[in-house]
Amino acid sequence: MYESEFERSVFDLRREKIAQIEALGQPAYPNSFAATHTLAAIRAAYDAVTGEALEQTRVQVAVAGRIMAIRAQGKAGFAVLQQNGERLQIYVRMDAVGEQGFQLYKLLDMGDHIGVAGYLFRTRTGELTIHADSLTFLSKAMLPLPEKYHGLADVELRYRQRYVDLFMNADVREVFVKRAAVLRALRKFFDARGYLEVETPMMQPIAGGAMAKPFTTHHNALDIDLFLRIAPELYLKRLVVGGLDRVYEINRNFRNEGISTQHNPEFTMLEFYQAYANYHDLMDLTEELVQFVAMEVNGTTQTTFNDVEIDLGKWQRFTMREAIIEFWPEDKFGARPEMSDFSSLEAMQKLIEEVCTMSKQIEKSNLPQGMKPGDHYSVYTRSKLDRIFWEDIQLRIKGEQLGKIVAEIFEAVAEEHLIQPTIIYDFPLAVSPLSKQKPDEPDWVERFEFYIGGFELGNAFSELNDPVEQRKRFEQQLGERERGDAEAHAMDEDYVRALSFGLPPTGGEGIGIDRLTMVLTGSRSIRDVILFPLMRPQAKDEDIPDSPPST
RNA sequence: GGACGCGUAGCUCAACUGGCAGAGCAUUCGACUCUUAAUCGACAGGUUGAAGGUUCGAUUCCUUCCGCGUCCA
Repeated sequence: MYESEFERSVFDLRREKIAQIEALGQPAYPNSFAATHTLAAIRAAYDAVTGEALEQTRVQVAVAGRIMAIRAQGKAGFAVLQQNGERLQIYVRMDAVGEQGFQLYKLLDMGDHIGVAGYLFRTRTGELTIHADSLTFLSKAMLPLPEKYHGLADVELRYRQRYVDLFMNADVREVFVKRAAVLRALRKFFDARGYLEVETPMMQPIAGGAMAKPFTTHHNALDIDLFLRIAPELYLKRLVVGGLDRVYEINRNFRNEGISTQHNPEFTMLEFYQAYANYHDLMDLTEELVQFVAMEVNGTTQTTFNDVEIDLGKWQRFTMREAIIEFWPEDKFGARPEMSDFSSLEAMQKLIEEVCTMSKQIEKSNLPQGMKPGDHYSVYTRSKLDRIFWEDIQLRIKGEQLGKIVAEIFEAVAEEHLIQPTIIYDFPLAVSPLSKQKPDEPDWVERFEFYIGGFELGNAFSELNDPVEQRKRFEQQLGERERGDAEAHAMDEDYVRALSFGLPPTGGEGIGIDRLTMVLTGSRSIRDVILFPLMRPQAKDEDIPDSPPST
């Protein structure tokens, strides 16, 4: 448990202090404290009250809190209490709390919890303060707190010891208060529109509803392997078959993938389904939803992310093909593609060949004299990455479905530019095994994703409800799986059976709650909006032993 | 998984081009009855992430490993 000999010796010293506190007649770990006010209530009621007014009324209060600063001055002293993110100063004088009370004050450390009874006044500098009549010891901090001015800054320590991070850093606390507000706002939004909140299995015999690798676990009594869900989608649509026309679920998904600023292996997803709606209805609903949540949480649709001002009230929409054309960098890749280039493998191949030729040239011309090995942000490295991407595409295009290639090109060309709220719609059929085809373009489906801050926040589509077509799609996915795509969708016979009882035309959508919270709180990393992000366990070098019990 | 960067006292950070490992906060002791990053005085606190190598000498240079971060996959 201890990080060092130093910590162990502090711990031992504080045990001695506890013994001394008990000798003063105070229990070391009392069961409760009867406070009359929270610190927040005092601040709200008296922040605006003058010192003269306080002197006349002599408001008596009893509060509890953690000591975040303590300044002794001979036979008097101050301390700053913190409770639920609010702070209030106390003033302790020996002539007010008595000799025993002051003995206790001198045994207090930063981080200790105490109760204080006294009356409110203002100091010479005007700070609202409790003039203590009595102190009650509540609990001791046995380990030293981080540096009081800079707080806990080391990100690794902050994630590993979130309990310290939370009481040391007020803005961290604020993020998680807002996260709770996001969840509240979402429930308010859907409840008001007649959606039923449901919970579906997190442990599933078939991990479906998304293209991702699952975690595996085992149920002993049934002796079966189960998967932690990668999405609730197929269960929620079963519910719509069952007549729950509007459902939503907010819960954890698990994907066995790498970790990044935008990926945590477990993350919170909102999914909702609405009978008789299609993806156009959901586009409108999405814009409304994001604006509503922003107003509920921040009171404004403006937010700052990565130093960029984002207005969550202003949306743009492109089809995937339009977005590729719109964000195509002519200086790097040559002439923009045309709509017709996306409709045949031959046209696509020709386009890619041209880009390959051009990116090879650019890479050569950028090979600069000043290039250093560590300079991986250089123009050269950038163009090298482009070249590798396009050559890989060129190699694979013959054996690949055109739609998959288009989706990859979209991600490479457009995604990073989608900072302001943007809906990208009409996806290739090849990457959308659960979406309904566009009536006039059967290679494309009625699906959209929305992007804010340069990454994907949500994914929605008109749900495929034809069981025959769905079985065909699953079988195609099995083919992909056999060709080595571990993320291809699995066959789910029972889901096909459910569709066979009739799923009404339905629109469904999933929104990443962690990412939405990132945008609303300006957090650059998903780990900053998850209380306990997954960390590699630390290999413990030899433990520092406890001290032998004192006799 | 790859590239790059970081790792020094409990915390926040220094230490030139390889030359005696330091400061502030916290801790311990002492002074101080309106301080607020309180102040003043004294003490203590280190296997410089780990192991190996180069060198008269390594926090610094090299190799491997561990952890974290950023970007990429």
